[in-house]
Amino acid sequence: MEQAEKIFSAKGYHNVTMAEIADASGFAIGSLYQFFDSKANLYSSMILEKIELMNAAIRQEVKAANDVTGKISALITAQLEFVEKNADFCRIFLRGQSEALSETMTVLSEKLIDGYFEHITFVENILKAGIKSGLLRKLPVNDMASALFHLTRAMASEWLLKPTKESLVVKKDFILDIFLNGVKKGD
Amino acid sequence: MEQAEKIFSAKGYHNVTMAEIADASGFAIGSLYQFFDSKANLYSSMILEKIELMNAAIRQEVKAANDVTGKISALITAQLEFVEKNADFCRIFLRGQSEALSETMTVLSEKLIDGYFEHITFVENILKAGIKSGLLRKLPVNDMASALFHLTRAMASEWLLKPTKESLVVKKDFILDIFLNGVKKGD
Amino acid sequence: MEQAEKIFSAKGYHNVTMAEIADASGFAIGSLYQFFDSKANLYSSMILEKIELMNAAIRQEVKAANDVTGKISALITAQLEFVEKNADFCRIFLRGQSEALSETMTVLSEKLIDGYFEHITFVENILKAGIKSGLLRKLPVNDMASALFHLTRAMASEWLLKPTKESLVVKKDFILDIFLNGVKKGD
Amino acid sequence: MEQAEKIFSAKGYHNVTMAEIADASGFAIGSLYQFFDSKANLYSSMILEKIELMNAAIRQEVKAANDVTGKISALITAQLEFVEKNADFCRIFLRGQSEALSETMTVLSEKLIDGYFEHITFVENILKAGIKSGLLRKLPVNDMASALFHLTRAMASEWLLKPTKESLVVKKDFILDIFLNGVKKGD
DNA sequence: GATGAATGAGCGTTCATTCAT
DNA sequence: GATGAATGAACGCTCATTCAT
Repeated sequence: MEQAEKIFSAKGYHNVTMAEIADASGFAIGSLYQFFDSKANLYSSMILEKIELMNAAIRQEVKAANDVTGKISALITAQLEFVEKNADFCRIFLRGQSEALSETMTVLSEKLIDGYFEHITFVENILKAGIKSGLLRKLPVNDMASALFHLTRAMASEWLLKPTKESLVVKKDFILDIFLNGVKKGD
Repeated sequence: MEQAEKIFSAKGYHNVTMAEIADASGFAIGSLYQFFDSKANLYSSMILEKIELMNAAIRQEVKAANDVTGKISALITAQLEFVEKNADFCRIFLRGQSEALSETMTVLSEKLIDGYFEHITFVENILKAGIKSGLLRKLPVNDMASALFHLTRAMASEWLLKPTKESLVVKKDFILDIFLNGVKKGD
Repeated sequence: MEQAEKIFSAKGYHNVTMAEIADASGFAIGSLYQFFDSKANLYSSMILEKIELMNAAIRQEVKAANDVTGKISALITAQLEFVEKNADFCRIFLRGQSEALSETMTVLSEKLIDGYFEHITFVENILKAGIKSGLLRKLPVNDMASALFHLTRAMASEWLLKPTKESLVVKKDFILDIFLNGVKKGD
Repeated sequence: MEQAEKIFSAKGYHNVTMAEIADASGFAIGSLYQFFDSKANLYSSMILEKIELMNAAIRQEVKAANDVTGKISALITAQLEFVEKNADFCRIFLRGQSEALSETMTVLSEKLIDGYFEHITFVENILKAGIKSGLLRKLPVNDMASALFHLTRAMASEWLLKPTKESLVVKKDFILDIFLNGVKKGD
């Protein structure tokens, strides 16, 4: 019942009441509690499910690519596409990923962080292959992975912040270019 | 009075009560309301003040540098230093920048976004000089600025998330390298 | 379906949910409402039925006795036996007889009180016969009946409160002795 | 603050809302929570305080009496007087002493039972003196104490149940008589 | 008839804010 | 000005009851 997503996205966890979610989703308050143990649990479930979707999409697109450059390109594209299609949801992460402290929320926090590290590891493996193949310099893969992820995130954030008609995915080439070649003018 | 910072950092806006802030700060609850209109206002003031400090530090360090590379380097260093010295505070932004929606909080959100764009503009100007001087490629400065900012942010986030003894500032060279040269090997 | 009895006995009216009763009894919630109008009605029915059983047992045992002393003795024994066999149920009355106020519960309260007075009247009649026969002093029969009932209740309460292996019925002689002879040492 | 007493007496713990207590007592809901941790705590405190008052009254009156008969008489009188003066409160115990299960309520239950045993011990000591002095028969003091207490309780219950203009204290002589002499006629 | 998912009124509790001292 | 006790609106959650299947 991820109408909740819209509301949470728009107002933030603490500014949304179960009554609002119930109204918006067409369910009764009590029904919400049949599906989820608590408000925190509803929120966590929604976040985690969405993240899982994103990861699945990314893995699939990356798998379809053949060489390292293609995989990196697919990685960026998949991430941008997800943000574009789930703009409201992603705005939650501009506002704040979690708001922790309850037992459930701590679990969410940890899962989010674990998921983040898992994703970084996934990126690292692509980059390692790139180093082995001679495409990439021998830099610390962890930092490289982090850089690539946040470079993509940078463009996504910018796009989420500024009301723009232009598709986010067009930024792919820029990200790829800057990641691979840096900004320095060739010698 | 910015004992509040510690508490907000540790627990998040909604999980902190005015009573806690009063206790920790040594003031009476009533007194807090003499300085700040509301809890939201207290929170906003604290955030904004801190951000202002960061901006001032950055501007000063950048001013001291002579050439474009030096200015970019100073920019990165200043940002990393601030995060290192204000780790708790910065963790707020991992958790969630604002939690919006009250009148006051909307104002904070807007100021934060304005501040962000202002900062990006500041970075753009450095980069423009870099292009003019022939150091940098002719890429869209807005995207470049955003990339640089988030690349730095990437290393900072990683450092905030992982418990590490190593100083954050040492990442400066990596950021500078990757930003200027990209990750691609040779020509 | 007086599995409900066990649960109510153990947890008290307000701390038991219809779902629990349904689970324990093997019926569906909906079915419970086919037999009983409401939770209060289910509770009342259970209590009243049990009380009726006790009264029937008492009347039967008393009837079987021939003389007044025998009848009083049978009265005490029957009451003690019921408590011993229905310890859990009787603990309800230690915890609280009813929890009144809903329409249905008021009815229960009244029936309980009526039943109590009826029982007292029943005892009174035995005692009246005792007075007539010259066995008992001419004291107000109502007070005497009340005294006898509560004396028995006293021993039962004590036994319910204290975990004891010893049978409750053995207290019969003591009750009879003290009721008939008092505690004062012979003249 | 023990306006709460009236309401709890009249309606039972679970049928009273904090809002009602707040209204009746003239305090705001929030204020109630400044004095008491929870509804259960408010209820417990009220009960315990009142019981303490009763015990104090009993002990004082008994102390003032010189011989055993006088002490027993004082005991009965004090108990009856308390019931008469606190009829509403005592009706709680007709309805049900506690309604257990929450942590706080379990504590109340235990304190109530402890208090009961303590009271019985107090009575036992008086009766022991009576045995030693030759006034009383050598019966188990625990049972005797229980009998005396519940005999008094019997008259009190009757009085609480039946709307009567007559003072409850007049029952003292009957209780004393029946307790000391039993109901059996002559030798 | 039997079922149990759906319902939503109602509760205990919190906490930002006020204001008498 | 400084204080913190008092306030009460607002929330998350429960559970008796209903009703479509």
